[in-house]
Amino acid sequence: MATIRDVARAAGVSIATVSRVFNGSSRVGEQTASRVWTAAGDLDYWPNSAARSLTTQRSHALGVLLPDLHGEFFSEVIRGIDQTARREKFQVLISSSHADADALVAAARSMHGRVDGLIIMASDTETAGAVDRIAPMFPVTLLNPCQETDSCDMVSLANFAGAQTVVAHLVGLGHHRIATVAGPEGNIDAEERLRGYRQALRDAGITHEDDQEIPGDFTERSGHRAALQLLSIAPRPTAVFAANDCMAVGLLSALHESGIEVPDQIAVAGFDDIATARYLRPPLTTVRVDTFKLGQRAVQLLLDGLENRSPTTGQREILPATLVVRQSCGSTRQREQMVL
Amino acid sequence: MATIRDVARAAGVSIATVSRVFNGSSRVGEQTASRVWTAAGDLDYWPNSAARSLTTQRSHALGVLLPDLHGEFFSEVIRGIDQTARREKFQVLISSSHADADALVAAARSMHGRVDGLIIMASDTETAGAVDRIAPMFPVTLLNPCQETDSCDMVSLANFAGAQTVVAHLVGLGHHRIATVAGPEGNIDAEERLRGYRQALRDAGITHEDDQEIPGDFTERSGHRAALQLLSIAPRPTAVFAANDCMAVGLLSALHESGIEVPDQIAVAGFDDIATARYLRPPLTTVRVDTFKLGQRAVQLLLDGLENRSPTTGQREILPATLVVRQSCGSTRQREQMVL
DNA sequence: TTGTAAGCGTTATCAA
DNA sequence: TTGATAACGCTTACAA
Repeated sequence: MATIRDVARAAGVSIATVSRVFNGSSRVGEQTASRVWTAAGDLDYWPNSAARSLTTQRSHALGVLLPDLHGEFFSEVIRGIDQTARREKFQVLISSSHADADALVAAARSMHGRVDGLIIMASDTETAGAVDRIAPMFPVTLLNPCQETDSCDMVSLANFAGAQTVVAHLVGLGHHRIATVAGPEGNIDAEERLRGYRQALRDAGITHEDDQEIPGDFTERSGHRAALQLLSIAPRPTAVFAANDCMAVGLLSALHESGIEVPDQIAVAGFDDIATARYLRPPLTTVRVDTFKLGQRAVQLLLDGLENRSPTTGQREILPATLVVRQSCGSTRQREQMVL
Repeated sequence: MATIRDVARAAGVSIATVSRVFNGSSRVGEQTASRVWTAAGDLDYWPNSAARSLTTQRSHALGVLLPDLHGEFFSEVIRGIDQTARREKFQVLISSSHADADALVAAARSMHGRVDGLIIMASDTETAGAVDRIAPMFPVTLLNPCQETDSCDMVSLANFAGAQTVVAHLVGLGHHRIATVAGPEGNIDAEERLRGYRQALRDAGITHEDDQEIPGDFTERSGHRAALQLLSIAPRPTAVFAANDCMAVGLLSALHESGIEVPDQIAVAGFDDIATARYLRPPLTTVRVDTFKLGQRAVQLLLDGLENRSPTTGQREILPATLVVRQSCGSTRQREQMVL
């Protein structure tokens, strides 16, 4: 590809002038500029980003470190990040599946010179310490962080409050024996949702039983498997809160296979409000969180910091979770008529 | 952050030596190397990628241009790309939602100096020409291309064959009146699947009726809406092929709302085999395509080209589609007992 | 085995 | 309004 030197030669100007034209400097003659533009057009020239980054010490790119890319959740986060970044003329470098803290730090380090800042989602508590090693090297914004830090801004979802709300909703419908299918251990979202579940029970004066907390890993499959365990609890719970919608999908499927009617014999609630939630049978009562916005806010917070247009750093932002009532939990009347 | 010069000074060596150590050159003394490592460790040094790219003319990064990031399909493609790239020590720069061909070319251009090659998915026929303008500037691998080009390798899914297979399956079950819910116009996947549908009908000697091709846009919502139109066709189709699983989800939901039993009154088939497909009610007969592998092969093809380890260029690879029979299309017996 | 120095393609600081 | 020229941080001949 042509370099700035080729263009300068073709246009009969110095490389400084070409640079000025491409950076929209006003201090350049009109005809000179147009000569440069045509020369550049003819040669199909475009500035080399690496060279530009080197001199300006700015890359106009941001890195995204994620634990995983599986499923709708990450997909939406990335979409929010990409769209917001592109609006701000920033490019996006992604990297996922870091085995441990060291790998995470290595991934961050390898982006040195390529990105102006980092958005990190380190949900697993194991990788928690990594952030403290990364933050000194880059401006960082944390997504759904599992620990408080002053070294960077963070934005998260109201996992605790959302879970609390939906379980309170179940309580409100008259349920007392409420089970949950939990997410993977060590995952902060999962843990917060479990905490919210427990809190809601406590608030209702219900003692929480260990056997009512069924393990899961956020997959449909684990939700499906959880049904067996759920049905073996005696006395059988009248409601179950799945820590995410995917598991609720598996759960609904397995309950149907077992001939259990939802919500007539058991109420089911989820979390996330994925696109298919409203089309399930029955349509799923769940908690809506704006995952797209999570990515969007992360970018905005990071760029605010970069451009020094933010008032302070160490901000903590929590995006709201709202209860979406559909039919999978039934009504109070249904609860009363429930065949136990 | 510390530079190579700082490390050199701290270790009492020249910058060339530091560079050699970091690049694993064998021509460096053992104790010298360890002095460099400790100095680098103390200063928390890591090479600046921009500078490195500039001198080596290689970035060890690849760009990914996608039309969209919405949904499981893209999410899986990216996962395949990311995972394969990381194994090959390449970084991934993503960029999506390009309005038109010019925007696509601009996005590619803006990656100059940042990436060694590009993976492009330009499903919309409108952006087709863009690839010919990009290919001269970068090594390119095309995903699901809508046009043949010799200028780059391409890998795609067997959309046509897959659709043909699943519709033939419906024919085999005894269906004659088979409708389809199509994907968005201009989308190559959608068009290929529609073509496969038509071919299967033709192969079976069934004249295809225009009103049996219901428009959709790959969303659950459009599938839900399509049900209305489907049920208004007279005589009513006994089977329907949704061009993707998301639309099948909406379709199943709407049919249930209308009191239509699946597969007793109408058979439903989808395409993609998304994670929830097997947990739907009834479990969805669909076509499985390996979207993860699509991304994976794209990276491998691109890197093969870059490292000159590929035999030829202009390769055309098509990943197979396999029929996954579940319960949403019923059996021949069910077909025979169908209440029409 | 190690060091010196010339680039890589830009931007930015001077002068003119 | 323009043009030389020195960085930017690194790799890599070439010398020692």
